[in-house]
Amino acid sequence: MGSLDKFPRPSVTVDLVIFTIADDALKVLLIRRGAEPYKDCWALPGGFVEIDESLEDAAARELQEEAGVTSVYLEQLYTFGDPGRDPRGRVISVSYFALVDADRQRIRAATDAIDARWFSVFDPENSRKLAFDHKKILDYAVWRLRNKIEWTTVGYELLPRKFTLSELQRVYEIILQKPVDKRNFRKKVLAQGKIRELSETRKDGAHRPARLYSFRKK
Amino acid sequence: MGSLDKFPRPSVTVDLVIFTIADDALKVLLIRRGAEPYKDCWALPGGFVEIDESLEDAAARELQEEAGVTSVYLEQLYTFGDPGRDPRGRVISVSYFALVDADRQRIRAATDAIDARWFSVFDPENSRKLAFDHKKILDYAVWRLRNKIEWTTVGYELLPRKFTLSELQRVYEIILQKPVDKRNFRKKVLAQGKIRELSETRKDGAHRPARLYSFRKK
DNA sequence: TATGCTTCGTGTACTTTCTACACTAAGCAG
DNA sequence: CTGCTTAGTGTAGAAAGTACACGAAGCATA
Repeated sequence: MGSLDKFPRPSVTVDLVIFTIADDALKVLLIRRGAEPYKDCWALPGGFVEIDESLEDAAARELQEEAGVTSVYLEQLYTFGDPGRDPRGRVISVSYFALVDADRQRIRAATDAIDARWFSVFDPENSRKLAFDHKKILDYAVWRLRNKIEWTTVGYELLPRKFTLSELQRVYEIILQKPVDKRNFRKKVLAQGKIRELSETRKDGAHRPARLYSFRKK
Repeated sequence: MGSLDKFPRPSVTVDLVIFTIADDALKVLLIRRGAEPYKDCWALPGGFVEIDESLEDAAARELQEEAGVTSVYLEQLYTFGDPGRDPRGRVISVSYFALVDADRQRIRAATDAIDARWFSVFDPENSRKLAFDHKKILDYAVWRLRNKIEWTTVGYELLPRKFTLSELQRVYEIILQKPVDKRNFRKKVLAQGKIRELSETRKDGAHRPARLYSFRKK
């Protein structure tokens, strides 16, 4: 491998912005750092890329280890590599964002003794400083998510397999932080042809039952 | 820096997809590799990230070294890091794409004894195999460029400071590989308000002179 | 100086998409 | 049976996008 040895190598990590919807809000999973630097600060989950695993595999592995979820929507975001972003040395971070649906959002219990919590993204209370440049990464991820749901159908990834149109609309309103017109919304998503009407309805105990839909895969 | 040492580190490179318009075609700059692996194959210009320079700086430096241009449009594309993409070992590549305008597209002469050439992107003749996974990177860059010019104004980055609307239209046609309606195109770009009509015209020697425009910075 | 050639530059009618907006239907509780 | 709450539906106007043809300007040359 001769020629590669001429260059000092940076460390490479993956960092994950894991979103979910809960309590009528967009949430991101953060873990509290147990060691320096930024000890006791909240940070995005992440870790070093193993020498023989792909970046995507590393991201999926961290997702499993830190959030206890598997096979969810996962997409590479951006690579942050300014010297000085980590006081320990040169660390380049390949960031990913993941969407976890309401069904699986149980955080892996604190078996790893990691202190993990979902934080509301838009709660000004939570614009506390994150470790490293993670605030920048999070902001970028939110920007990307907002764009994405306007042009694609990733919104469904945040809902259980069966959902009502009102629930889907609420997801859009939460992410975009603005009200959405009910009739136009339904017209638009149905026209996309990506969701299938089911014969079941959801009776949430009160009022008129809502028809259930499911995402039409592929 | 203790804790970083526990993990073997990959090498990190930046690879550049440098586009320009020349000879009525979209071109990409490739360099012929002088060493193994892929000796004598054509490859995207790129190189290792120095331990104390940012990724963007590394990309700008390579752009200067290999294409001899500076201060052009430069944007991070995607990070490719599959194990095995480089036979020498684990190499993670952060790819960038750059747009070089017609004014500056002189390739730095072969002072570095590098053999560099512009290749037509859509010429099937040139779908020869590139080194490493560079074909994949190039394809992704083309896809991104096509999306980008439809929603933004980066098209101007490929033209000299003063240009005619016909020239701009031709850039779009070349990139999208389809004809564009003249009147609708003019309506659209003028409505964007990003270009300013100049008082000069271009007399290319024959026929009716065309009005010149320039890009309205910021 | 008239004719032909080539590129420049412009407007309108039609279609599609987006936006705003209000009432009836279904089920439950009392 | 009445009242409350959420589900579900259509239409008219505005805006954006698409298709399409001809006169104007300059040059060449007969």
